[in-house]
Amino acid sequence: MSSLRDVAERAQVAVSTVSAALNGTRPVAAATKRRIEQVAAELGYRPNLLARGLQSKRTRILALLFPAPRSGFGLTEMQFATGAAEAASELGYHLLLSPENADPIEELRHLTGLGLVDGVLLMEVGLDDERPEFLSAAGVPFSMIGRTREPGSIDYADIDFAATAKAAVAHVSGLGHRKLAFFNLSTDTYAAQYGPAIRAEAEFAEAAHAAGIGYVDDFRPGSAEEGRQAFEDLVTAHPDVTALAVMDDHAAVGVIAAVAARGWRIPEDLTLLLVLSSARVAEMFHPRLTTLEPPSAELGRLGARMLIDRLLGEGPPQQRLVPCRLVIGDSSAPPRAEPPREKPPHEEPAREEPPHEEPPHEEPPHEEPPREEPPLEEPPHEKRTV
Amino acid sequence: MSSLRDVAERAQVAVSTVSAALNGTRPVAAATKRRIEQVAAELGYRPNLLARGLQSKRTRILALLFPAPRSGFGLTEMQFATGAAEAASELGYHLLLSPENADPIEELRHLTGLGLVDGVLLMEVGLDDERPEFLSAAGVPFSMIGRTREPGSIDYADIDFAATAKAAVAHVSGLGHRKLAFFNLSTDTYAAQYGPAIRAEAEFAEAAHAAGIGYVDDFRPGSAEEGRQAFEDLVTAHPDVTALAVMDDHAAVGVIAAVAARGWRIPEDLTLLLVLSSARVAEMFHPRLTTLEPPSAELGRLGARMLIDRLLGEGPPQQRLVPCRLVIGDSSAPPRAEPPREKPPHEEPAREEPPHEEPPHEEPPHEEPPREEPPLEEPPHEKRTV
DNA sequence: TAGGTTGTGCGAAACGTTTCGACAACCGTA
DNA sequence: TACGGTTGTCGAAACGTTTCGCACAACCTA
Repeated sequence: MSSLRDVAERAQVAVSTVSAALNGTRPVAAATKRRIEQVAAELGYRPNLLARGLQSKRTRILALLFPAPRSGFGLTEMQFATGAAEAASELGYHLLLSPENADPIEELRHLTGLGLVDGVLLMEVGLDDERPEFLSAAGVPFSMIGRTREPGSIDYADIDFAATAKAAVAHVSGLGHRKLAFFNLSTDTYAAQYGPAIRAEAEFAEAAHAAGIGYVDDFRPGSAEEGRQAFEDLVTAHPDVTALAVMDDHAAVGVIAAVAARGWRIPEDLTLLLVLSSARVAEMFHPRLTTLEPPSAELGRLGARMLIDRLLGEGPPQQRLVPCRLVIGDSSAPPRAEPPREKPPHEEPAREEPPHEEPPHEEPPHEEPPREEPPLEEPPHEKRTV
Repeated sequence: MSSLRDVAERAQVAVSTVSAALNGTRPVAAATKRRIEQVAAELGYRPNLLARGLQSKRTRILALLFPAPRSGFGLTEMQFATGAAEAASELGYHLLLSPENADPIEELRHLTGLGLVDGVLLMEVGLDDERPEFLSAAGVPFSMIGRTREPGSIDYADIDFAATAKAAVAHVSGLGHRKLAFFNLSTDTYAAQYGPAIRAEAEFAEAAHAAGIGYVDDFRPGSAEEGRQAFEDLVTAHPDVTALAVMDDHAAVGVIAAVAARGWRIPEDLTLLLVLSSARVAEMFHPRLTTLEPPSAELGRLGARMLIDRLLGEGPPQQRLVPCRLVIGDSSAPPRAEPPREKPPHEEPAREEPPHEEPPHEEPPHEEPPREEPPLEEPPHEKRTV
């Protein structure tokens, strides 16, 4: 690889002049500058990032700390990384994917001690996360995807749970539903003070209250079986619920099975919303579920961007909230006029082979792309027009 | 941050001695060494990677080139990144996530010119990919996840399509099926010479032939609608097919809908296999599909590991093939004794609202974890025991 | 006792940048 | 003519490592 010196020799100038010419650090005579650029191009000169970083103390490398994939780790979480990498790349930065081991703080201490990264991007931030505090104390610039309970003046990008809940409630109440239930993420996740679990639950309650419709929560199924059970419990305790928002993919599978087991149909007997899951996943369901898709890549982009802003100069903290996108599928419909007849409860249908004669379970896949609603402050009470 | 010089001063030795003591580069008296280590620990000394890299020409940073998410970009592809990052981390390396823009070669030229990375990890390698050639010519160490048509002596880790196909065929023929159909990835993907699309199709044909069972392919549905159509075409042309392997998630959605539309059931009337999709996705289906899950994280790990091996020293090229893992779901069963009665074809059921009375579509979610089959050279003809 | 062999440590150079003070040449002005 | 100011360029130092030749002592061998 050719170096600054090579260029300097060939262009008959000093090394420092080449540096100045190429970086625009200080004025260089137009003719000289042109000559230098010419030679640099000929030689295919590329500045060595290590040497530059060693001298300037700035590497233009960001680290994204990503946790060891927990159970619910899906496409959505991974998209933080791709979004952040893209934004960084566009701004001339690089993104280091840094797996977090058992001791995040030690990991951080190590990573930042290397002098390799200019700043750190945190994801999957818990409400009481200790990493922000450490980084602040260590004087390492950072930003967060998600946020702690009291983010203070730290830069972050997070989901706008209030707007998301409002949009969801507006959607179902616009269809005519009068009572909504909410299935949160698993009990464990909730207990771990995972931000989205806590905030979504609070905001759905608030939004439902504000809209004046009935609301039930306190369900946290983390698996298909728990989802099925939760739905049974729900119907028993609140037979008047006609719309349900579910956070966990697998719980949704259980809900759908339980709905079918009662002889109910989606969306005729139940409007089902998948919250915080990617539309890609929602399309796997039959019928295709209405989704509140998290703006994962966008959050990644924002996180990277605000970190770079911070690196470049001072300024007020940037704190951005982005609502989920409402993607209307085939699981949304007005409620039935009369409450669905409940079939005589059969105890545990799990093991009995169902009768084989089954009428066509029609509804072939759709050809038109799903309608997408842009995030709105005041989402209209839309009707399905498809 | 404290530097080598700080340690040297405090320990009353020369800088070069500290370096030698800490790196073990050359012998240092035991007492001196202990003293130096002591001081280094006290000061919390961390070697500066930039300075080290500048001098030694080795940064211990790997770049993973990941393409702009194409349509079928899912969890599976993302796991290459997490696997690679983990393996790198364990071996003291770092992984740079490098998004590929429109011109991969230019991107590579830029990236490697920076002197920032020791080697490059390629993913989503096409059969006629031009990147390996460029990297070879440029003298940049690299390895591949996936492989070109003629990988020569390049390190790679890829799916063992032969073993995977064999396992799939053994599974269905072990259940008693006599004719298998194969739905590939979309026509576009196939036309783009995407390795998995080409290789899987070839190997399924080979495996079916070797096992002496009937086989049909030449279907490449890339969406739910295309999946539905492909299934209709299949049944029309080959009514004796009782088992179907599908590569594309969305196509599988269409197939399932089409099966239901005919009044057939899975697995009683059709055994359905999802190939190269994650078990996480397969669980979203109802019934839960039998899956051949690609060893994505493992491939990422291997790719990183062999690249690091290459960096460390010469040696024969490492070329590893890892079969998919057979995860048996609820979509596998022996074929019916008599071929399923075909219902009178109704033209386009898409728009007609199906009759509302529907018997329970039972089969609640399962509590026991799915059985997993380790990759086998000679998979036994297993029966479902669940 | 001289000469070689270890064992141990030192100092300087080098990696490729950026930064900064010095300086030569030239301008206009007093 | 002399002088302060401007413009363009240079050389050297610095960033924190690694590497390498060399010095010096202590020890062994002939």
